[in-house]
Amino acid sequence: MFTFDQLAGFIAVAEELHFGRAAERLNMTQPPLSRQIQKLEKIIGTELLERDNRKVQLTPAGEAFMEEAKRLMALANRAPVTARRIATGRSGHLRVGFTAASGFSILGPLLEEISEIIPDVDIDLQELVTGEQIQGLLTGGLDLGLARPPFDRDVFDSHLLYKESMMLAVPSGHHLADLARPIGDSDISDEPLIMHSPTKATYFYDLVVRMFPIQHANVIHTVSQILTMVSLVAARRGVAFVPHSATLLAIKGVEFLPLAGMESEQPVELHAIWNRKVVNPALRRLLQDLEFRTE
Amino acid sequence: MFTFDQLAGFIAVAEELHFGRAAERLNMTQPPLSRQIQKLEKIIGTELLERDNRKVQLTPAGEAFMEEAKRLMALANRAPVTARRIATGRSGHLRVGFTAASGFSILGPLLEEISEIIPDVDIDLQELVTGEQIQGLLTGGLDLGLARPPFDRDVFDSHLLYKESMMLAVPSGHHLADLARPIGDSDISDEPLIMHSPTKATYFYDLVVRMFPIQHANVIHTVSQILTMVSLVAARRGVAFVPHSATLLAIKGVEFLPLAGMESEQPVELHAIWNRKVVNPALRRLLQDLEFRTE
DNA sequence: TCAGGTGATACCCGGAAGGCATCATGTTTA
DNA sequence: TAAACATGATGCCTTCCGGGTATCACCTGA
Repeated sequence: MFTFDQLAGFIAVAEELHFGRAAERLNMTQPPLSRQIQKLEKIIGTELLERDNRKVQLTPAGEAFMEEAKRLMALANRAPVTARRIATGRSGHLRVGFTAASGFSILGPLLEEISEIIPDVDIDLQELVTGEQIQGLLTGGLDLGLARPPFDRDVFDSHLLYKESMMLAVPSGHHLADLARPIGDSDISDEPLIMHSPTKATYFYDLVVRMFPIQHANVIHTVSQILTMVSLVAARRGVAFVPHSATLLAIKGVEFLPLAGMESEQPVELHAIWNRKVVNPALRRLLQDLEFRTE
Repeated sequence: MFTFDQLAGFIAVAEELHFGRAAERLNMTQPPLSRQIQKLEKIIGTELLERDNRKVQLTPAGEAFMEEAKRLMALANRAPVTARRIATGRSGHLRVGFTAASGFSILGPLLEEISEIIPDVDIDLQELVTGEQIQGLLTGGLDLGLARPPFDRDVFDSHLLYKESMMLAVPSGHHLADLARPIGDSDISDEPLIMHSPTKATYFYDLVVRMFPIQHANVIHTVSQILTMVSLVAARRGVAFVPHSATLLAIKGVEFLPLAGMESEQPVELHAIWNRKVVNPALRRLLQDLEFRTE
């Protein structure tokens, strides 16, 4: 196999059509350059340059080889740059998981911020529930998650992105909408309830049962997605506890009412979480520039 | 700059994910391979492989560099082959000039033969009169010509491709067509003549005036292209001397009559000609395989 | 705790590549 | 026409790079 030095030598001579000047350009003397070319021709197995004592010119094979040589050099020069860009997180891939609810609010602005910090990184977005995100982060199928507690703090590092209050979603014209005050526990003791799934939406389920005295007899639907809840409310099936960001869903026939005791408290949390053993350089760079730290 | 050995080493390790096996594959021992990779990483400026004492795996930068490395190796392996193919005339370019008349007859079969001998060579065809072909062969703009004498035998080598007789082209239903014998000098002494241009079609002009006693008063058109002649004959403007191959032109309203004294003689010659200083390897190979020799 | 496996390091040696001096040859000039 | 010049090739020397052998350092699993 020939060497890059031989290629560079050949290119220089082919461009200068003069061994002396080519050698000067390469910061070397003429004799080793002559031998370099000879050796290259021997390796290739054919004459590349035709030279008499007066002038040098390319053979047809030399012209063809010239193109390949230039392409090789260009590729060889680019390869380390590409590798470094990826190693420093300036290029590459980032796989981000997000919960459906986070898509309403924080996802847009966050992506904008991300693409400012690492513009040449491809972002793969996947809507996944918190459990699936954790699984992905563990197996390496995901680099970053936008998820809700709980998660294993030994394995995952995280950053609190967002806190919000809960609201009560009611059908338009519902009698509770006429009250000029936040909704209290007693107001909903007789309302049909659309509740979160205790298995698939553990976070919201636990949050709601901790904060409100739920009459389980009133629960008429159990769903896992906020969007489904709001749709059911719009269909006048009942009322539902939803995070404040659900108000951003412009669903007709739904009103969102404040809940008593929620004025100051914002119990719904959304975290960015990632495996402490970060291997993706793009993520490393992102975390650094976003100044995410362990909480 | 890194070396091809380093690239090959990196590829082997990246594929085996094991220094020992990779070294074996490369017919070397493990220690120099380790150093090779270290040196490569230093040159690239980033880690390509993550290795502890138990396992080896690619970093994201390493994966990206792997692609580039493979492409480089593939290109490097192909380049000499390409160069050799061109040097031995198995690939490359061949620029062929031909006269319009030769296009009727010999060009098709000749191209077929050429593409059997040098199938991977691109053939550039240009219709040119003999003078232009000679110019092209001198300046290097043309590799091979299909032309008519005379040309400088010191500069050009040639091979007689084709000899043919002259015919008389007459309009359909012309009274000469009724003669059951070859046309003699006296038969055309009163016919309007479409003649070759003495400057642009010297060869035919000289040939015709040498063989027939032309009444210059009868010449009503002077043209340089055979096709034009035949078209004018079809338009009943007069009669014309054309090479036998013109009969291959299926032009309606024209008949071709034999000329007296032409039965055995075939004075119209077409030669393949080329510069004795052949530089194009594809041409060299072609001439060799066609067994063209100096006449 | 020890044996086995794996990558890194130390040291040595041969060959390849570069520099200098010079040659061979063809062209220009006096 | 001969001498000076230009240019690529060759001979010889030295340096340095890269590979081999032996060995180390470290982790893992029995």
